Amino acid sequence: MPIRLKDLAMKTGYSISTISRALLGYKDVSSETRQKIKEAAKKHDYYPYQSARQLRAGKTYVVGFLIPTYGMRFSDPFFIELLTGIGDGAAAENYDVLVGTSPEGGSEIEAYKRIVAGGRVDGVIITRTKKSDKRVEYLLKAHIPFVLLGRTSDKPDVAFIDIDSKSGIRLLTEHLIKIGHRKIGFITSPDGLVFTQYRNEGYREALKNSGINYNPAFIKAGDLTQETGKILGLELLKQQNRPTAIVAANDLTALGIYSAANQLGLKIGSDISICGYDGIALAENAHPSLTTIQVPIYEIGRQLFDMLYKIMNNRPLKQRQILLPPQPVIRNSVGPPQKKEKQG
Amino acid sequence: MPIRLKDLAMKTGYSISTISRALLGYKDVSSETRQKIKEAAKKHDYYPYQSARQLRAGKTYVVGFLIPTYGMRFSDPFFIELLTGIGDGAAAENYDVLVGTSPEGGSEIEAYKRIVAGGRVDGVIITRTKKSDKRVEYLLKAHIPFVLLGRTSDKPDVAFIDIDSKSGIRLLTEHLIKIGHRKIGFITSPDGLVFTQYRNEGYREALKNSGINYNPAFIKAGDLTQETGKILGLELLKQQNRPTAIVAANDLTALGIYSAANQLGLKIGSDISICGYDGIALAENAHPSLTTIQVPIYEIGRQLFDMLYKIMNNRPLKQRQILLPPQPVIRNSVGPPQKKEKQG
DNA sequence: CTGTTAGCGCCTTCAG
DNA sequence: CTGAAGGCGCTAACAG
Repeated sequence: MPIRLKDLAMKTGYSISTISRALLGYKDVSSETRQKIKEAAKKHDYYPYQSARQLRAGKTYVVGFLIPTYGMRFSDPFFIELLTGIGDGAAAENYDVLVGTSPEGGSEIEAYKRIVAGGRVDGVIITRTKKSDKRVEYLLKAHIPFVLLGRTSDKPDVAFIDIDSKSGIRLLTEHLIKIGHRKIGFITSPDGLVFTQYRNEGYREALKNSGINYNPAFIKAGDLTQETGKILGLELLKQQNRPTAIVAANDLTALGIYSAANQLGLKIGSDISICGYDGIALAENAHPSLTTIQVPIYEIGRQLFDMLYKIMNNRPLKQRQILLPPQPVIRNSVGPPQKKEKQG
Repeated sequence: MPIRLKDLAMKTGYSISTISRALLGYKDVSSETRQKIKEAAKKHDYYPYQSARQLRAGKTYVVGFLIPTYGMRFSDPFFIELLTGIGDGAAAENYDVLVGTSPEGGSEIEAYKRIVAGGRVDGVIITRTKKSDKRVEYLLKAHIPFVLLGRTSDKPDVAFIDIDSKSGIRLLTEHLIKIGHRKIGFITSPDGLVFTQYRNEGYREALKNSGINYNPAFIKAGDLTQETGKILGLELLKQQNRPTAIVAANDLTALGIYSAANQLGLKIGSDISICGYDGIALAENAHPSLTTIQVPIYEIGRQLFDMLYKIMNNRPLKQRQILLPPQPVIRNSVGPPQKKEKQG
């Protein structure tokens, strides 16, 4: 049985409220008693009972984070890194993180309602924003603080952090063009996601700026998983007139393309160039190491919590909307196209 | 502002307690009123306020799960899959999952105390058990329900699920021996972890049964990360008399060895055979696909929650200790040793 | 400087 | 069948 204020009162002889104030560091309790009380608390491993504190304060000191799972075998390491950042940020302020798994689609909002209307959290962190995001609408209506990883189109004022992924994909694509590629494939992300639009634009812009025609046969829409990256990579690379380079919407997809290329006996970095996006640890350690946009995932996690913390506690926020510049990391997965390939 | 019982009372004209009982399905309220009340509740999106419910019930309906992070760039997809399983299991019973990030070592117990003694959770799920696990000791002392993923040596009665990884590693090693390997390296996991001991034993047993000498130069202790797998893989493979096969303590390490092998120009599956352990999605999609022990991670997550749920609610538990048989999956990352290699 | 008191929202006796 | 009342543990306003 954990110790409660009542128990400390018994043991020290002080009243419950004196104990409470002493532990909270109020100045209207003599330093001597405070000392004694704090010692007793430490000795008996006292930790305030959260449910009571929450009820009293009308706050939970918990933030919610729903993992956007696609089916059971969801395993994008991106989210563990992000979660670690969020968790460490939260721990630093004595907050906890409530993690939910929300099946994409129908019951997703229901999961948010349960968490939010049930008063389980003081704020929410949302990822993989959609163009007009039902979750954002709901959270605005519920007047609960939230921050987004990624923008959302129709609500101009919401707090977010995002990477300028339009520029990111454009930079990668431009790099490929610069080193000689003309036939550049693109495996993009699901249609509803906001960043899909940006990444698509970045790709098209790079082509356009270089006067390369947009070839629909070189574009596939994936679901950000490695498995799909492999399947679509095979589709792209088995074409007669196949691309000499492929840009993927995330690293996991890119690693899927690795498998496809390997399976077809194409040497990555020379026969076929491949770029990803995210900069997960696997990207660096892949062979060859993956060219990608290095997203500081852990730091973004911390910063997301930090913004949310300030919003929840009405602290001033320097910037409500942060758009980070993309950081391309050129590694060995890209190289000039093979001479024997016909360009066009 | 979310709706509370008081609000429903105002709107329907019934008293708070009648509303409460109606929503909880008590039979001592007329079906007509119950109907009306339930409709009103649904219409206004009523969800009981957790803090109050928790305080009243002395329960939180929350389970805790601390991710064992090693430094910031922790990103083993194993844990996302596990977390998804736990989360889905919890959601099915209307429980939530509190995820903490615990820096391994000093403050780890402190993190548990905060969660447990602070009454933030009703139960805890522990992974990566250690030989004599301080966390287990604490949780036993605190009388809070918990389940382990992995065994622990000194407490015979605790509830756990584990894979028989001794047999698992033995089977993989035996397979390698069967197809002709004699020089088999092993990159194991950190010393303190319980499963390290089992996996080491499995490796040694396989060698011993085949009369192969244990060669310390073929053994390295890693930390289960890909990065270390690469580093240690290079160490193993750069030796004059290098192994023709390497068994890794987990898939991530094995993928690190992939990088090492690729870097050295060794063809995986012929020049060098590699085995992992866990069966993460990346293993299947790697190139070549990774031979491993397929651990049903998601299902184990669900089952862990299920066991914990039953313990927390004093339901009968069929089995308190579950030791699953290992399921080897032989894929293309292993093959017979090259003839030109000298065996010995 | 310290103790008494009230109340957060919910559930559950107990009265009626 | 329904309403009133108490109390979970904590904090903060108010007395003394």
